[in-house]
Amino acid sequence: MPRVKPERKAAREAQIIEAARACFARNGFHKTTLQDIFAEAGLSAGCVYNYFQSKDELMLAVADARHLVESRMIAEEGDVHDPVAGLMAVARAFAAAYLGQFEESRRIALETWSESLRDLAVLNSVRRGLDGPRAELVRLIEHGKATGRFSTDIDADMAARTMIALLHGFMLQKLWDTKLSLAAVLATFEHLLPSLLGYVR
Amino acid sequence: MPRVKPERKAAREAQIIEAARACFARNGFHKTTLQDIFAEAGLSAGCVYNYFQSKDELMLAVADARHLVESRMIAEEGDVHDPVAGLMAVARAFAAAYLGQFEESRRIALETWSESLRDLAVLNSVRRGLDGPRAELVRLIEHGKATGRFSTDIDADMAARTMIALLHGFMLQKLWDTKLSLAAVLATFEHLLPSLLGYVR
Amino acid sequence: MPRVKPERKAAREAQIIEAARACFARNGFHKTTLQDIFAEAGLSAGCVYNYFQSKDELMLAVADARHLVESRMIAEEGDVHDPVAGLMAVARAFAAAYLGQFEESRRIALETWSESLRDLAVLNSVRRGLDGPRAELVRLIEHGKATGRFSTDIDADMAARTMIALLHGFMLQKLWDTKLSLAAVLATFEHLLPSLLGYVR
Amino acid sequence: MPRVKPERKAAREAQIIEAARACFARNGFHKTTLQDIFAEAGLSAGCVYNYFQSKDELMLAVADARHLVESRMIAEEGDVHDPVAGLMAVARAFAAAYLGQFEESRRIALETWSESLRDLAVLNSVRRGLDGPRAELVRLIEHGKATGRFSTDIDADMAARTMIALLHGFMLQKLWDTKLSLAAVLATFEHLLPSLLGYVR
DNA sequence: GATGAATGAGCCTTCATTCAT
DNA sequence: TATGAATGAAGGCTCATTCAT
Repeated sequence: MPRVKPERKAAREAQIIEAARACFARNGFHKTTLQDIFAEAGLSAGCVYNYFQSKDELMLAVADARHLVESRMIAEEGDVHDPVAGLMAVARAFAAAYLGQFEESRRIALETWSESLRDLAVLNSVRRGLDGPRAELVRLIEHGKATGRFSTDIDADMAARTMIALLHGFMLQKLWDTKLSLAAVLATFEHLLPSLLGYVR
Repeated sequence: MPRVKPERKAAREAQIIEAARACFARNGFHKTTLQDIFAEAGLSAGCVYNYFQSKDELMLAVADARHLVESRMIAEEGDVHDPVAGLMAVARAFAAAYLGQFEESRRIALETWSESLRDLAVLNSVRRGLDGPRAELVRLIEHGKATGRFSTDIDADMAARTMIALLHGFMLQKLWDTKLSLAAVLATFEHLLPSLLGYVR
Repeated sequence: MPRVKPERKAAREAQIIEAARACFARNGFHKTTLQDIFAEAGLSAGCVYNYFQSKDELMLAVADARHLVESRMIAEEGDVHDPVAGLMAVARAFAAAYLGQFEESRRIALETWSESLRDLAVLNSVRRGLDGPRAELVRLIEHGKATGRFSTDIDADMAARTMIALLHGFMLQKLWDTKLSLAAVLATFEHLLPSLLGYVR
Repeated sequence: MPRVKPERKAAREAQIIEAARACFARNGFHKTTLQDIFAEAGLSAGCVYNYFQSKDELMLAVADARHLVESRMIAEEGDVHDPVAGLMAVARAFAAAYLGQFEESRRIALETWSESLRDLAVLNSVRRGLDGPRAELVRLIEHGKATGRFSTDIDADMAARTMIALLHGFMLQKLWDTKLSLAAVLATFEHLLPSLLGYVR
């Protein structure tokens, strides 16, 4: 079977994933037909099938792409000396990505979560996509504890989980109610941080 | 089409909704076939169609049923003099319902949320299902503010939204990681409450 | 099985046939559901099934009823001494019944014809419904020939068939084009009659 | 959806229409299942659906194809200097097509007429299919009137309608009674023509 | 590498018919 | 006699996937 030059391959894959992403965001995974994706990508069925072997694989690729972007965001933003500043930088980056004006990223996230209930590969992708950022948050928090910035009573893992829960919960609310203010969410987050991590503002 | 006597009607509807709920929780809305539901309910296709006119209508009925149960939970638990005690009672009830051992309720919730992106009727159901509880939380918080229990600086609506976001966020995490401890979540919630509402423990 | 008192039976049957007629005229035989007919008749499924054993039998009953009415029309109108007057009287009666303002009779006729292609019982009904009137027309024409009113060169059967063909053909045209004038059709018929029967006006 | 190259498209469409025609003639529109048509055409469901998007559309295509053939017949036969000869040529062509040995064309015509009562697209097809030939007949008759061949008292439109009514009426009779002779019908037609158009043989 | 016509299993839904009351 | 809830076979249609070119 025709295999492709690596450079072209990556570009084509990105093109297809982007098309799939747009379609899944628009109509959801199950109501998107592969024909929709072919049309969106401007490619033929056979061509797409040279890169992805099934619809499920496309969903997985979209999920993986999402998690890759998140990892990069964490790596870029979390690299700060002050843990509070680092956590707030990460929070701002995620909030900007997921609570902003354009719904696509939120919808894709929810689609991914929903599919993870049925598709083991997607479930693993979601788990990895969560474990990475959570570990990074834990690392930041432990750093704060070690440097006396945060209380040592704090359970770093639960604190990290709580931050993630807040993000996810507000993503959902923003989906039902577009007017939910990004600024208000960030303010709430900042307000809760001292209590969450055991430090005094 | 045969219309049904009210008494029988309610019972049959409940029977069918319960079957649909079980199937949707097991395989998701889209991977559930109506045949699955007929079998689960022990009824024929035609019989089910006398009560619900489409698969979408079944999803909506499942969502509505869920929100009805939530409303009852709030009404039962939130009716307490002390606002903190009331909020914690509601939190415990929801946590017990959604963060407990059995996944069904969580999976149905996620399924509902996902469908709300495509199905306007489900979206409205979700919105109503959210607005009711949120209003009740706001009422409790405002009561606390009025009685000097909570700081008047607090934005009651955002505080209520934050509690809901925490619940939803942890529901998701419990779906990816069954080991997440209900007790830990409740402890975190209780720990954050003073900061969230502006009171001293 | 419950059989009914003859008097009631006939009334119920007429009620049901009338309902079926209305539904078939409105939506056609195949797009009419028995539930439609139950509703139109204001009767339950079980009740209707006490009088007619199947949907096909209802179609047949409607067809038979139509042909019975036609027979009566012929018997009433054709009983005239002068053959030309008799034929014109029959023509006027049929034209009034089938080319008038209300479509129902035309639609039922076409429905009947269409079903006769598939349903042997309906085919026989149509044939009987045609043979009776045709024989009556032939009788009138032969009477005219015998009394020297019409040319003896005339083929009475073909002449009768031609009259029927004209009626049926114009019924169809009236179905596609409601504006077709009954008067114009009758005038045409009257204009053709001398040539058709071989007499001088 | 895969769109098809024009050359292949026309061939496939013709193949499918022919299969649908055969099935509709055999069992009628409503008793024909799409599976019947797929089998008759030797094609799969999906393939047929690439060319026609619903069963209704197939009926319409069959009707349109019928009317196209009629138009061609008129164009070929009606192009004669002598109006009487032209009208008789058209009559012979139609009689051969619709009153001949093989029932298919008659049955399809009746099926088309019947469906026109419910399906607006088919109704319009029937109307167009009628208006074209009628206009052509009118043109021939007017030509006869203008050249002094026919009486100027004649209503060309009603005369054309009458010819069409005769054809349709005899088509129906041929369906109930296969023995009806094509020759007799043509003789009758020829016999009536002078009276219909106002000329002396 | 890419095309796109073709496949066919399977799903949602309808509706003629039955039968316990 | 009449009711009407229940049945379940069957039909129209979709769409993920394949493969000859």
